[in-house]
Amino acid sequence: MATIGDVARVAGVSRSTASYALSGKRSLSEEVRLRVAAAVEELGYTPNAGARALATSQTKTLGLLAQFLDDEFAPAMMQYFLGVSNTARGLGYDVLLVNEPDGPASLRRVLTSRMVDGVVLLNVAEHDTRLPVLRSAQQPGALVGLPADCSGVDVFDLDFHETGRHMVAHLHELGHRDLLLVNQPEHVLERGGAYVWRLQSAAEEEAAQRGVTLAAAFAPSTQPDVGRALHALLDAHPQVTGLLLNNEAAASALPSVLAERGLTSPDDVSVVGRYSREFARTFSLPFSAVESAPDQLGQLAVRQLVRRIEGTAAATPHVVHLIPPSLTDRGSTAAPRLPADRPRADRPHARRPPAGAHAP
Amino acid sequence: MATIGDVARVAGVSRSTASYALSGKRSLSEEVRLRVAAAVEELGYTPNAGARALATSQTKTLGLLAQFLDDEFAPAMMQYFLGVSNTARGLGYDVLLVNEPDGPASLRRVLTSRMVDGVVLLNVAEHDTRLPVLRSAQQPGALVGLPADCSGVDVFDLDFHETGRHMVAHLHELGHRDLLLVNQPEHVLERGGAYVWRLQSAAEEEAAQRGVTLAAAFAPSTQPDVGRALHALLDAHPQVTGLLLNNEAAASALPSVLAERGLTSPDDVSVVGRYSREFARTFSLPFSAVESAPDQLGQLAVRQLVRRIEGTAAATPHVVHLIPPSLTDRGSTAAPRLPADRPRADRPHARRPPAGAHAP
DNA sequence: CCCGATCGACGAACCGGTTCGACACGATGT
DNA sequence: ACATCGTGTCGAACCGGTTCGTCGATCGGG
Repeated sequence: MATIGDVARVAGVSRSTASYALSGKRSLSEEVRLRVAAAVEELGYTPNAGARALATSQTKTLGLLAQFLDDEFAPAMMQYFLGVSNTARGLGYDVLLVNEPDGPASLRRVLTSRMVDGVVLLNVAEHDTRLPVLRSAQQPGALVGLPADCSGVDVFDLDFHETGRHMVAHLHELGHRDLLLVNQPEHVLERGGAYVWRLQSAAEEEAAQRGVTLAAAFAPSTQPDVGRALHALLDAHPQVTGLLLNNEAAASALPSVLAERGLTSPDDVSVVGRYSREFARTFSLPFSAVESAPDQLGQLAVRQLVRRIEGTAAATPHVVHLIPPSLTDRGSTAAPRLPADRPRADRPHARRPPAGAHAP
Repeated sequence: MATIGDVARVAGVSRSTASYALSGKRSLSEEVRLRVAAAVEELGYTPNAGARALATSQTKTLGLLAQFLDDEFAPAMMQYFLGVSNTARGLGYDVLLVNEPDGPASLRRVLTSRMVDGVVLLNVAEHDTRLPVLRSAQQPGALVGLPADCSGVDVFDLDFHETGRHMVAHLHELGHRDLLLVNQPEHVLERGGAYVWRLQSAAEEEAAQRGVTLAAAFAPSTQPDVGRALHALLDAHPQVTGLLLNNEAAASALPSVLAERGLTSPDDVSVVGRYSREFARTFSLPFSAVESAPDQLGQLAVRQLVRRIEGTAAATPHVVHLIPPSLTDRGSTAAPRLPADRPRADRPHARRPPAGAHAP
């Protein structure tokens, strides 16, 4: 494997000259520059990443800290990976994928061994145990997910407060007065997924202000449990005309649940979810939803992280960037049917399977 | 940040002694060993990865080369990531995630810059353009996916030939005589996903031997197109009683397609798929399926790769390991209904939606 | 014509580890 | 008492880059 010494020898210059020819950090004659370039070409030279890291204290690598939890709905995570990875590569950085159960320990390891110039933390919890480690490190970090204490880090997340308000406002303005919010399972909240609570409390606040009834419930994040839970919830709240989903698994289970109950959306029930465009596409989810924008969040996090690493934003105050909710309309919301509404003939997709078709 | 020089000074020994104390490669007195350990503890020392890589020519990092293609069904990829990442970490290796559109170029980059000790290639095509790059590299590579030419690399894949035969045999033995195989979209095959063809030709061979009629068709890998395609296929092949799915998207769309047509499985149609346990769990897929074992494949690939890196298997001939198909029975296959079969009362889960409930 | 500025190339030191060879010291054998 | 051996430690070189200080050559100006 060719080293810069080999390049220098072939080009007939010193190692330092070869280095300067490649980096362009000092002026040198056109002739030497070309000789070095030719030698590089001839030998197929590529700088040794370890040696460069040692000399420059820069690895051009970012750490991507995912944590997979048992009840996680894994498919949603992939989008964050891609957003981070693609953006990083575009800025000249590679990505070290770290997903160990022991988050703080693995974070400490990659930081102190200087394998990475900075880290992106995914799935950040309210009191994330990785944060103290990150704060005491030399390298900067960007979070995807809003923790209680944002000091010393850059934070990016969907604005779940506004999302909750927006969902309620949207349905209220269409005329709905009885809403049901389907949350992530309770242990997601216990584990620090405060976004569940933020969305719910904002929704409740907005509902109270508008005089709307809002029930909220946890639902499992695994199939087929979540389907059963949805049936139970719909049984328990027969008057509900508007559904808010803050649970990807529930969103992907709802179409068949509705079909089993002989309901269609938006005719019988209006539904608004919270998931990504890509997620909707993959599972053909027909519900209007607040875009959770994983690719955008990953991109924002990496951009800011790189700005800090490269000193452009070194002294800048840390940012907490909550992207405003934007509702992608897929036609699953409409004015509620009037209490005495008779079945309409003008609904092309309406199907009326026999009552009681769903499991008890 | 503490270096080994700091540790040596605090412990009152030379740098080399400190190094030996940590690596244990030479014997030294218990007393010195303890003094060094204390200094490490006191300073919170962690070796600098770049320096170590430079000195030892080992990075303790594996490259994970994914390629995401537009029409890829992304959720299935995650399981490979996890299998590779978890196994690697267990063996003391980190994972560099590389997913650039230009596979050969990025592979060359990570190999020649010595960022990794070896690579795992996912999603390997019949004539994968990354293979020549890998063969001319110093570092070993392990593939997940069977290419035309396996020389110089270790290969792991599901045995798609046996899988095709097994699926047909299974349905034939239950009494089915008219089968339909739903493939990945045609461009997956064109792009080099020869496993599609391997499964199909084996299935056809087996079908011919057993005197079974087998139709095969491509289907899209995106929703909702695949649902429409399934409807069209079922319309075109009304006599089919057994369905073989080699397309994850089709598998996840089939339950609602069947529901829309008022069919149930296995009463009206027997279905056997090819996807992972985890995939089935996430999407609550009720079909018996040949386990595609992404986690196992990732694990096998990494284990073999590490064996080669560490010299344990340096001179060993390269392996081509095709894991035999294993059918996970989820109860979606049974004897076909006889042509003049009357509705049976002894089927506990049978539901009989009104005929003609499905869209035209 | 000589001096000083400028340009271009070089040598050496350094980043932080690992490892080989040498050496000092105490224990053992004769 | 002395040669021998083994054990524990150290110094120095090396991995492959980057970068600072320096120096010689060239050119322009006084």
